[in-house]
This record gives sequence, structure tokens and C-alpha cells, in this order.
Amino acid sequence: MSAPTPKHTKDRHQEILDAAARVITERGLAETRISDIAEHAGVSPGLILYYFDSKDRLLAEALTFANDQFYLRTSREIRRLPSAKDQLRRLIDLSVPGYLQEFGRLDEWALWIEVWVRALRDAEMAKDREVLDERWRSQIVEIVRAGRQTGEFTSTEDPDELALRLACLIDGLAIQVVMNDSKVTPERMHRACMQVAANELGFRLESSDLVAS
Amino acid sequence: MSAPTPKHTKDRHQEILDAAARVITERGLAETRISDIAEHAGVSPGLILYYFDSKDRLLAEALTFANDQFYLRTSREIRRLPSAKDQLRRLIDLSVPGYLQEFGRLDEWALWIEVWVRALRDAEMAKDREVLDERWRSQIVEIVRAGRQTGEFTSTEDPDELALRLACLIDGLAIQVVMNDSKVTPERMHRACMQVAANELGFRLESSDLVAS
DNA sequence: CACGTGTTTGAACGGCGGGTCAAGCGCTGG
DNA sequence: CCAGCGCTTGACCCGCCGTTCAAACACGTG
Repeated sequence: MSAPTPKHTKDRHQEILDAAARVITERGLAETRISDIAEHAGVSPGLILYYFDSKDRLLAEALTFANDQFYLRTSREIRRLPSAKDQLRRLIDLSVPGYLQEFGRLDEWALWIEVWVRALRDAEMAKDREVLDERWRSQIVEIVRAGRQTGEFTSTEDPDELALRLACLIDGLAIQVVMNDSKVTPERMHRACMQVAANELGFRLESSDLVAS
Repeated sequence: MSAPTPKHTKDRHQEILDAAARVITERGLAETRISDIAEHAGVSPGLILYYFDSKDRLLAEALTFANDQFYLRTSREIRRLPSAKDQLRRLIDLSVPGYLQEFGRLDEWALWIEVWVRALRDAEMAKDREVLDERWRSQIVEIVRAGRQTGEFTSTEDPDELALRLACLIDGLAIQVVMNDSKVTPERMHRACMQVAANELGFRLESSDLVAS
């Protein structure tokens, strides 16, 4: 069944990273064992250490890998939409934990929190995080710029500032939602994001903006 | 020197919690050993387990304990100020990591992130976190209400909504700052918070609002 | 000054889990 | 068909750390 030729090495790498990301999402970084990852990947524990120098590096790589994937997925989807306002709405849709589909509430945001806690003490991780976050913000910057170009947004403030505010608002709200806070439901988060976006960017909220697509 | 009478039991409890919080802030939850806590508290490792059933419970208690302290400290300070706008400004001052004094950048927010990561899988912690967060938000609600009463804030929106937006914006920005993100400086965070607060609550920004007190 | 009770110690135990390694396996090229 | 080389296995080793425990200690009390 399996073909142990060199060309499959890259697949194994990704398979293991993928398995690791899944385990971390389920169990949390602290409770993730090499044997868990091996089990999820359908290989023996020894093989994990054959492909990665240490558990620590594997976990760090897995975290950035997963967040990378999420970014690629969303940015590809958003690029398709013609209207900046729709792009923004879609971005918010995708950012609200459990708004579009139920992940059992533990989704990408759970991984983000793990990234943060590691980045506090791990310089490597800190650097990766900054790059990831920069990209996340610049995605919003682009939307803001586009919307201003087309006249959809009327604010004249610095797009970088506007994007920072929106990005961080989304972060902060997503934390509450992913924690299952009874006072901060996905719907409430969505409303709050759209409302602030409308205020800050300068556009009118339609009733259609408040419904899941 | 030490008096091992029953009445000192409560002191020991707090001493240990305090030591634990300090160690967690320094080393991170994952790297915190019982012996580290013992060392910081100036006692033997065995004693830690005499006062707490297990390491896990001690850590959980320490996290809520530290956040509790922070809340009490800030709320006491804020209550003194007569103007709602000053209260808000002070709240933001205190929320920006490293804005007023340098903690070596690892401050209360680092503990918050540890709380979050634990709360994802620990029901007990999740409950405590929700209470803590609710209190944090209601602190802002009170300021909003007060400011509207006095006419300092002109917004007519639901104070709960306004407070949620501000609280989460602060959370999200504080994460970036505590991570030492080169693009998100304490000053920039402070400005962003004040700006959004002014927009959302409805007040004019004075130049004095943008300077550290 | 003994006795008892509530504290404190630090050595010892035990399990867990990351990392190593020698041995197998299966492909490919000669 | 054989040799060689990457891939894969799983048993083993070893250090670490949470937890236990018996012994010492300090103090108040009678």
C-alpha cells in the first residue's frame, strides 16, 4: 500500500503536521503526546521523531501550519467577492467561531490562543506569530482600501489604523465566543463586528448584513 | 521567626498563591514546577501539597487569584475619579501593557492568556473566567452609564453593547502589545482605544487624552 | 517540663513520556 | 535476483516531577 520512496517524504511531513494540529485542537498543546499524534497519523511513535527533530519543534511548526492553512482558505474565498462590503462581511462570518458551521466550538481560534501562550516565551514562535498577524491585518487593510476606492466606505482615516481596530475587535470577541461565554453568542459577536465596522469605515448597515449567508 | 499556629494558615495560602502567580508570570503555566513555587515562597516542596490538594488546583486558584487582585486594584483606583471620561481614560491607561510602568512586558495579560488556554478544556476554570470577564465588562458598563448621566457621552446605544465592544477591543489590542508586536506599540494601542471610545460613546478627543498621566 | 496538635521538611517512590536504537521491510536500480 | 538504501517499527532507556510519608519541629496547654 505505502510506497517508501523519497518523493513521499513531503507528504509524511504534512500528514504529521496535520495530525498534530488536529490533536492540539482536540486535547490542547499541554496534553498532546507524541504517541497521540502518531495514532492520529496512523504511524508509529518512532516515525514522528524521524521526521521532526523534537516534539517542541513539531508542535511549533504545526501551529503555524494550521493557521497558515486557515489564512489561505479564507483569503482565496474572499478574493472572489467583488464588493468590499461583502468581502468584509464574509471575513467576519468566517471569523466568528461556530457561526457558519459547528466545530464543537473548538476551532482555529483555540490554536491561536496556544500560539499566543507559546509566543510569550519562544522567540521563534513570536516571530512567526507576528508575521501571521501582520498578514491577517493586511487582509483587512486591503478590503478597507478597496472599499474606499469604490466609495463603499466613506471614512478618510488611515486604513492601517482602521484595520488594526477591526482586527483586534474580532480577536477579542472571538476569544469570548470560543470560550463559550454565555453572554457573548456568535450572533452577538457578528452584530458587534458589523456595527463597529459600519461606524468606523462609514457605511450603512442593511438588514441583510445581519443574517448568516 | 515563623509561628506555626493555625491562624497563620491563611497567610500561607496566600503566600503560596502569590508565589505561584509570580512563577507562572515568569515561566508560563507549562513550565511551572511545584519546586519553583516552593522556592519562590521560601518553603519546601512538600508544604505546597500540604496546603493544596494537587498542583492542578493550585495553578487554577493562582490564576483567578491574580486576576482578582488586578481587578480590585484598578476598580479601587477608578472609583475615585469623578469624571466618567477620566475613569475611562484611566482604565485604558491601566490596560495597556507597559504603558505606565515597565513590567518587562510580562504582566497580568500573560496570565489572562494562560487562563484562556486552560478554560478551553477545564470546566471549573471556564466558569471562573466567565465571572471574571463579566466583571471586567460591567466595570466598563458602569462608566458608560455614568458618562451618559452626566452628559459626557452622547451615544444612545445599549451600554452593554458599547462595553462589550470596548472590552474586546482592549483585549485584542493588549494581546498584540504583550506579545511585543513591533507594529502595535503601547502608544498606538492607547490611541486606538481612545479613538474608538470617542467614536462609539460620543465625545471629543482632547490632546490631553493622548498623553500618559 | 512533658504532651498533643498542627506545621514543616526532604528523602524516596512511581509513572509517564520524550528520545534512542537495532532490527525489519520493501522498493529500485543494477 | 541481489544489494543497498531510505522508511518504519516498537521495545527500551532515562530523567523528570508530582505525590507520599515518616520523622522532626515549634508552639500552646496543663
